[in-house]
Amino acid sequence: MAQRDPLQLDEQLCFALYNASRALTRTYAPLLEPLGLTYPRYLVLLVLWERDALAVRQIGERLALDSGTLTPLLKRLAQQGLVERRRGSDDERIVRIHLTPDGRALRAKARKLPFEIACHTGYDVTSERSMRELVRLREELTALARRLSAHDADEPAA
Amino acid sequence: MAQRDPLQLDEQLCFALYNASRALTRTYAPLLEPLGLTYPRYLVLLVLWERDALAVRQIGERLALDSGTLTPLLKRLAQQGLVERRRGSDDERIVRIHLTPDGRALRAKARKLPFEIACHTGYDVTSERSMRELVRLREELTALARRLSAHDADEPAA
DNA sequence: CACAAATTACTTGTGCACAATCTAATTGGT
DNA sequence: ACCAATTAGATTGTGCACAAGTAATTTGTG
Repeated sequence: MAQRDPLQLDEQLCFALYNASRALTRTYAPLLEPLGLTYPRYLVLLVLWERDALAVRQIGERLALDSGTLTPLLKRLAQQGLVERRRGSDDERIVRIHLTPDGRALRAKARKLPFEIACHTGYDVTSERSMRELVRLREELTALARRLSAHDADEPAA
Repeated sequence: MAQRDPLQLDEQLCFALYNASRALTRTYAPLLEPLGLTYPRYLVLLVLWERDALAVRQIGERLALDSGTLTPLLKRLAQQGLVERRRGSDDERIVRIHLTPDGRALRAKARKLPFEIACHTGYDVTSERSMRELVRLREELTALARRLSAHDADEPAA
């Protein structure tokens, strides 16, 4: 029972989360490589495929990333010819990110990715029970992230 | 029902995981700062507090980090006076990482951390049900990471 | 209108992650 | 004993993350 030390690595949610997240990103890497994408760039495209011509700020809100991360990342996507960066004509501060035809076309190639990944994760796409488990885990993580962000935002004032 | 696109950001386990992991790391940062630690350095100390004088390789196995990440990180920990790096006398290739008295002493200051974090995550340390949920989530993530690593390790051969 | 405050993105600097490569030490087979 | 293969760790280079600070633009207020 000396094992129940809260400072034990295996007791910690943080490490389980950190480790699983990196493991999943590593799984994505070789599948994204043929598309010329890294995992964060893939996330940006997911956002833009849902809604095009977003401001840097809006992409950042969606992914919880600041401009310090996004600016260079978006420049690389632009250099790859997948997006275009255009200053807003109405508000000169805003840079809107537009998908190019190539960027839009890449979506077709990305379609099979979620299923390939599901396979790697060991979730069975044909099993309703397995899919419910996956959804449950996803929702639990989303809720956790929301609680953490809310708490962090409040704390400094309190 | 057009919402059920698998490429929808909110449908993806990967983003939920990636986002929650970064949110938790961000939560740790201000709590670790008074101890002079970053989150990855804290993880290394967790490992060493369990078992001292490990080789770089062993720490790497525990945290799923390679020497490219660990070597500079351990040098910084050494510069902070928290660990010492000693070449093995039997096998000159091995570098064993030893905690200094300062490094060992830091453990006392870290004791309250898991509880402060638990508070931020919204889990109630006094509720048995809440604690069971946390353990369940942790175990699910650990199992997921294991499945991903195993799958990735096999794939190239298959 | 003037002008302080807020907003948007960019820049700079640090510290991970990780692939790829390298060097040195050790091991195993012959 | 010899040498190819293996192993441990360090190095190099790229790409995130994120804090902190800057510059340009817009908004709000007297």
